[in-house]
Amino acid sequence: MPDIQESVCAVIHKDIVDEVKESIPREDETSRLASFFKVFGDETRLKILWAIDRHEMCVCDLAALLGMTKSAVSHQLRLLREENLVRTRRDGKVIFYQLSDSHVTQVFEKSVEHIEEK
Amino acid sequence: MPDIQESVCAVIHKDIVDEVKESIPREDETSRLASFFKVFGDETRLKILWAIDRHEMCVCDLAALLGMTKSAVSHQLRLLREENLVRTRRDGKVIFYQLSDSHVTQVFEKSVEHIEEK
DNA sequence: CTTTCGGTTGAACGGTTGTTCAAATGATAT
DNA sequence: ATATCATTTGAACAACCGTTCAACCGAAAG
Repeated sequence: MPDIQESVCAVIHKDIVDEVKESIPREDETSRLASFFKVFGDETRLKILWAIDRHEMCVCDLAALLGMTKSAVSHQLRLLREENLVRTRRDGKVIFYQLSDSHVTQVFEKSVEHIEEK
Repeated sequence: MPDIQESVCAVIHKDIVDEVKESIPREDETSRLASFFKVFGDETRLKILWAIDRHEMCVCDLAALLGMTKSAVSHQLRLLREENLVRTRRDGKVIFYQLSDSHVTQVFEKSVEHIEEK
């Protein structure tokens, strides 16, 4: 008989699965949460967030700080904007970026704690 | 004259760049932080973490819960293991997965706060 | 109005990532 | 010892991601 690998597999502990299924968040909530974290999962964006947490900065200065092109920085800033993590302020020709709220810093702190602990 | 786009661009506010450059974390720290967040930036892994936060679970049950193959789940669990987010316990033939510490939950909470606030 | 220039955008490219499929482990139960 | 079966693994493939390049946009300065 051929060894058929079932695609969804047999449940071993039905009681546990049922119990957990009750409390799992709705699809759109896990989806939004995943997009939120996805933004942090890149070194460039992490550095940008860290930098503008210290001081509001423009694209040119961020590019100089990180040793990247303005274009690359701008592409990343767009993602941060879409995720509502940053807000902007114009002064003459220059646009300054800053964090939109303090949750970002708090999420950072908890994560650093976890990593330090190892 | 041809319009040459310089690759690193002119600094506009040298004082700010220098100040921020002082406090930016070391390369390896941002790197570890990014890998940590990268793990959360996927809906499947997020659901797995959420599930085993409620109750320790085996691969088969997780696969059934999420409607995925055991293989797919196992691949993701490997990433969670590498990031020290989960630990295992064997009972007979079955291996139960559970969260390795409570920081994970705390990071979740802060993020949900940010998202709810919108 | 025209020029300047910081910032944005879109296409294109390598590289990475998540899932599937098939095969292999390896601890347990017989 | 052998068979069973939960779990792991590796290769392959499509989808996605980050950077570069070139062109464009638009507010402000002249």
